[in-house]
Parts: sequence; structure tokens; C-alpha cells
Amino acid sequence: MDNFIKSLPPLATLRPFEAAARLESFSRAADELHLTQAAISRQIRALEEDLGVMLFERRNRGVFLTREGREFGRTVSQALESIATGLRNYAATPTISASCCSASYAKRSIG
Amino acid sequence: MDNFIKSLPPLATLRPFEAAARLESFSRAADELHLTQAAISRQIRALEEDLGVMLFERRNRGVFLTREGREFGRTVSQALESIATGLRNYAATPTISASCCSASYAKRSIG
DNA sequence: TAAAAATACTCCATAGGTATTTTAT
DNA sequence: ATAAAATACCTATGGAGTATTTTTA
Repeated sequence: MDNFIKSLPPLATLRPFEAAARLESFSRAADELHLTQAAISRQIRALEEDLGVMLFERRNRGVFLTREGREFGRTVSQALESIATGLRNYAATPTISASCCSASYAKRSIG
Repeated sequence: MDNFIKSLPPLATLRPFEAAARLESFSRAADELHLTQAAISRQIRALEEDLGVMLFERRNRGVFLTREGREFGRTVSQALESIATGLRNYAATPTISASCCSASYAKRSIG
């Protein structure tokens, strides 16, 4: 119901987490989202603290999903995809140039 | 794939939107989320601007979902619910003081 | 009037960058 | 020596509140 929608974590942390989970790397997630590794690290820590669940196991050569992290990652990926998909129908051209940096801030046009 | 996850709006706007869409009222959404009406208004405007789509039709006696708003509202509700549901399995007691301010789910339909 | 939303401020929290540190390769 | 992540510090953006305005029922 709507009742446990109230128990959601800060939604802004989900994008960094989704990327990091998919790529199993904070650094690569940072690249993909055009943020820094430090930003990803902090967002994910914030998410873990909010949930009270470890999502990644940190080792010094990289980072690895815990079982919970893997499961939650799938859930979040699907949820975000469904939102993005729902959007395509009527949103004004989402068209983000697929390639990188130059257009990185070409957001959807604002009037 | 992940490619159109990139076209997501600021996720933080989705909670206010979801509540406002479900309640069809900015004021009641504000109550439910323990924010002010002004905050909800701004978040939803930000979302609309990001998407380039009107989600609500504003009248002075209230606010009404557009067709797109209604559809997107359903999508978002489902997505957020699936996240919240996925969480219950392993998240340490979400600890939302359920007691705090018992949310009033006033329902009001407007034709 | 009352009710609902928009707006113009003001303020503060937090998100992000840079630079550095740590640890394992 | 390299690669990845954590941390400390600083700044700036934006999110929230209050107060006010507008409009219509």
C-alpha cells in the first residue's frame, strides 16, 4: 500500500547505487554519472546507513555486492527502468546524447 | 537498457509527486510527507520542467492530474512500491515512527 | 471569506569537488 | 607503483520554511 512507501530511502541515492551495483565499481559508476568516485562512495554509504544494510563488501581492490545488495540492485534497476520506460511515451524527447562528456549536461530542453 | 535510465528525472521529486498524484492535492501531499504546500508545489514544478510535461492542471480551487500525470503517477507508485517491498525482506526495521502524526488519507474525488 | 496553489524572499543542509590517505596488488 | 575506495575539508546549489498574493467557490 502507500503505507510502506513511507519507508523509502532517500531516492537520490538510488541512481548512484543502481549504477554501482550494475557495474560493481564506484569509479565506473562515477564515470557513467559524470560524478566523482567520492560522491558515489558517500551516496552509497548514506543509503546503507539509511537502510541499516550493507550493500557492498569493500575490499581495497574494488567493491563487491553483498547478497542483499545484489537483490536490491535488481529491484532498483527494474523500478528505475520502468519509470524511464513509462516516460518515453509522453516526455519531451529524453534524447540524451548517448556519448559522453561534451553533451553530458545536455538535459532535456527547458523552455 | 541502462541507456534510458539516464533520462530519469531528479528522483527526489518523485515522492512529492507520487503523494500529490495519489491524493490529487498538494496540501494533503504536504501533510502526508510532513512538508509544506510550497515545497510540494516547487518540487512538482521542477519535475514538470525536467520532463517538459504538464502533470497537473492548476485551478485555483485545487489541482487535477493531466492524462500524462495520471499515467506517470501509476508508474511511479508501482515503482516506489516495488522498491519499498523489496526492502522489507532484509532491511533493518525501516523504523518510520508509524505513530508519528498518523497520516490522514483523506480521499476526495473530483469529477 | 475560505481554500488551494504560486511566488518571493531567506536560510540551512547536503551534495559535490579537490586533495589526500589507506590498503592491497 | 598502481588501482580503488574512504575521508576531510570547503563551497555552492537547492530544498525547505514563512509570509504573501491570487483566484474562485
